[in-house]
Amino acid sequence: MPELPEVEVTRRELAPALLGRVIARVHTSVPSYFFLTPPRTLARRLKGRRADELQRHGKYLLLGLDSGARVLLHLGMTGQLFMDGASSVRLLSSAAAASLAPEEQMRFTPDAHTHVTLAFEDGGPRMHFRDVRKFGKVEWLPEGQGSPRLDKLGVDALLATGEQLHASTRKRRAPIKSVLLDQSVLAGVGNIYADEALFLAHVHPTLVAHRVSRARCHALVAAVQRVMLRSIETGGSSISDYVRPGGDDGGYQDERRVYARTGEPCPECGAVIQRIVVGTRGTHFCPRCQR
DNA sequence: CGTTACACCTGAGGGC
DNA sequence: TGCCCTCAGGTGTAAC
Repeated sequence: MPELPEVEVTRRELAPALLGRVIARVHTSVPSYFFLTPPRTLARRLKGRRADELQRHGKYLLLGLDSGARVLLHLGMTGQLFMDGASSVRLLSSAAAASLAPEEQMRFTPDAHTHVTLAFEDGGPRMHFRDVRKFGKVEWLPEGQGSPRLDKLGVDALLATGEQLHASTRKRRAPIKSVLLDQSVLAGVGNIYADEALFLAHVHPTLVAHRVSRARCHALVAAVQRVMLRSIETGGSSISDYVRPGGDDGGYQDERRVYARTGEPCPECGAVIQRIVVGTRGTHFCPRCQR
């Protein structure tokens, strides 16, 4: 699920709930390829560390610790990072939830899909990382060590320029949509925002990348940034699994123009939104607006 | 090097 | 109700 906007909303909401706190206990699920660092090793190294910063690169989060080590986090398709009390936010009015003392707030009960739970020395709300499909990732990065995964990333989509996209597309004959999804070109673009940006820029998803003009590349990057900034404002897209760290749903799913709207009328021209497959990904577009 | 196909894993929803 | 199929917001790898 989560693309750049959902990861950024997660970062912004998780940081104030996490930073400055010292980890007292770590609970994990069993080993799986979700754990790039084995769970017991991860738990041992995290214990006693203070969370000092939370950064984002593309769809990755990096939790910086007082020792200088970092934890790499990726939400995959169904990852959820949230704090204790999150379910009460859904069930109670925010006023009622705010009036509860910390020890009265509902505590989440970790299930088989909860792979990491951090408890803190202050006894306050714990942090949970759930991921049903386990496409997400957790990795311990020792002090001073980089990560091949991070090194492969291109410029963050929010910081990219049209010139950079234009340069990256010159030798590519793949569909422009596939290049937008390539994390070594624009880090953070996923299936929803690729479809939405192509629609806003009026570019057909299967257009061969090196045939996209400089002006179209500029329009595409502007469209990517416009939809992502608006999505961040509304809390991201909650289509099936994504929840914010406080337990609320995002709001951008209500503003989608084409993604998962097959058969519905185009919001600009009324033509029927089509679904095709581009590079194995479901792709939604308006056959009249995007040529 | 670029491109494509597929594997990884679980669950929801549709058709019969 | 049950079974079988397709689909899902991502990414790493192998093979051409």
